[in-house]
Amino acid sequence: MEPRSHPRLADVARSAGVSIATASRALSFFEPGQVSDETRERVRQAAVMLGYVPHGAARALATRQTRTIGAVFPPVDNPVFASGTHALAQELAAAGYTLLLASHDYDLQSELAATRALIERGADALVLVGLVHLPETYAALARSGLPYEFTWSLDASGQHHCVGLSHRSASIGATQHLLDLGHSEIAVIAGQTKNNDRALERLSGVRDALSARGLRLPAARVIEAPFSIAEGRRALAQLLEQAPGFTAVVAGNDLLAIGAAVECRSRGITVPAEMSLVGFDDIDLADALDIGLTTVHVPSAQIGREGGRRLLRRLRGESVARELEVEAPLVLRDSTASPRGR
Amino acid sequence: MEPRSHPRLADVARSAGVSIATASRALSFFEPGQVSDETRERVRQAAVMLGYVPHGAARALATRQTRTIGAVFPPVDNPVFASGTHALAQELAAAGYTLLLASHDYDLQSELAATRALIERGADALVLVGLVHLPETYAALARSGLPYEFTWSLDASGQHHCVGLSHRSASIGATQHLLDLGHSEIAVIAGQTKNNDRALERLSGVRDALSARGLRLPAARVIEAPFSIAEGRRALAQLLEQAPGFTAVVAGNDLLAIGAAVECRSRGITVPAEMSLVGFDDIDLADALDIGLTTVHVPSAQIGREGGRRLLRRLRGESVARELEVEAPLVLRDSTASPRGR
DNA sequence: TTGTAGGCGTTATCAT
DNA sequence: ATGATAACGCCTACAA
Repeated sequence: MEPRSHPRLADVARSAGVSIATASRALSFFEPGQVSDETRERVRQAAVMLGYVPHGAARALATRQTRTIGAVFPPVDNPVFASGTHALAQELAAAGYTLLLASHDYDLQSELAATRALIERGADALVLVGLVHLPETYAALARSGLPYEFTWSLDASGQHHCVGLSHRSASIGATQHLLDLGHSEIAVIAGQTKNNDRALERLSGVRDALSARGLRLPAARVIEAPFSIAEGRRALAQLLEQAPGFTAVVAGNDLLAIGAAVECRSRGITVPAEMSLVGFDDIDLADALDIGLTTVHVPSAQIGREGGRRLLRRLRGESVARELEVEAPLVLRDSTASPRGR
Repeated sequence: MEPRSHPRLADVARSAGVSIATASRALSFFEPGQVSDETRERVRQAAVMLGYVPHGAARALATRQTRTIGAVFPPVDNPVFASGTHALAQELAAAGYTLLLASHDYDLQSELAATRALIERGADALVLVGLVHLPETYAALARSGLPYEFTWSLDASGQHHCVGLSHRSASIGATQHLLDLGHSEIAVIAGQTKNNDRALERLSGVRDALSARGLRLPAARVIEAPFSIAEGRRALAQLLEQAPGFTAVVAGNDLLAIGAAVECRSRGITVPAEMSLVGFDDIDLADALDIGLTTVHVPSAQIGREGGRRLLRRLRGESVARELEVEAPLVLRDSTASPRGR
């Protein structure tokens, strides 16, 4: 007695006593699709009656679009990408699009595989993070002919659409803040710079700011660590051991900075009196702890939202500026102060 | 000179001098697909030569599967769901599947819409969180005929496939820990229980544990708040104002507990000497702060991973136990102790 | 306004 | 082992 399989458009059409074409037009969400109100109503009724669910693949094959947007992200359990993902998904949903998500662990090869997978899956457009990708990834993107958007970073070459910020400039600003406070002995807990332009720019920003004032950054004063609180603790401990004497730390992101803060506390080093700390990202946590973290505010939700919005516009054929630079101001809280004795 | 559009299988076949059928078999990833090694190689060469990319929609239409799995999640910027999402995506990618992700803000109506969208998009299976859903959502799931999995919670009715834990039992355990330490005046900062069985169970677990020892939980000692550190601070402040005298707090999750801890510190209330705190989830942060948070360890990555793995197995036709209960032990750290004067 | 019919790119069945 | 060819379910000129 049960229907052999799911009802299809032909069933709806038959049940409503119209042709398949008319049924299609009546159900088409967009387009008034010239159909008399009465017919449309009849078709709709038949559709719900039968529990009709359009077959996405068939539709995609015919229209050559899936109403799906692919995102290839670094670990989405990083708070920054988590909020970007959420914002992106929300933005897309509001426009009737769905997110095809692939996340990798900062591995360019997996990123390429994921990118290809999303293209094959028929994503109408793609979002990637940063500008460091394999040549094959760039090639795949180009061959696909799909609109794509790079996020978080800006494209110095001006060739690609992107929404993000200059991590270097922001980092310079943060470092200058420390210099202005009177610090000259500065250490860096950088994120891993391999395959990560954000981390790399942030690190070189510190160098630039220092050398602009005639200061150098000794190798022993720099440690690269995976982005996590635990690693931040470890890194600070190691810095203290291998190159003590610094009065301030610039961290590659807030997790690392918070880890450093925790380590300071456990060692009885008071922040900011004895140690100033600057983070990056401004995750919720930065403002939630008792000692507010001075950090560069990176509007990750906005980046996700705008990335989606820009892509959606381009899909509609509207023109969009190639680059959108978001504001990333330094937020002064309680973790920075002049070094002791000044 | 440029090819009119993307090369398709027919182009590859022609270029390799074989029929479309043979080309298809040669490129088929699975299945030895009886093709002579030599032919296969020739076809493959032609494919890369032309930059052939299979058309997912066409394939999906023919095979009736998209190799895509849909997930409808609460805010993925919640650390718990972020790590679940990441683990799920990784698990799927390893099997050649891709994640179709929709996230909502604890809104059942959006959840329904998202669920329908994913079904229409052709997801081969679905993952949802918890068991509180609209009847229409359950109906859509059933009609779709797709395998689906509920996560984080367990299904008391035993009707649905699920992987998760009993939040009630875990909460009872956490509360008993406080009672065993000698606390009798306990307050609760619950997550919002509306449309959230996890939050609700956690709250009622506290009640159950208390009443098992003949204690009651006054309404003034309970506050519901959105899951965030800031809200945790606020909630503790409010509890202190409206119903002081408690010596311990059970929080609906770690963010709320950490917020409470921060508020304590800023008020000079020492933890755990003057106030014991118990969280839920065991996010990274719980173990990273100087005062380690005693909390229920919820293995969110494992839940995501197993959810995916179970679905994948079912898609392969293997049989899978209807329910998988994951371990959620109480992790004792530094935020709980006997109340003063005991 | 409605119907007819061709096409979208693959896979799968059935011969050969 | 390889080749025709019929689905797969929907959209969309084009015709009526």
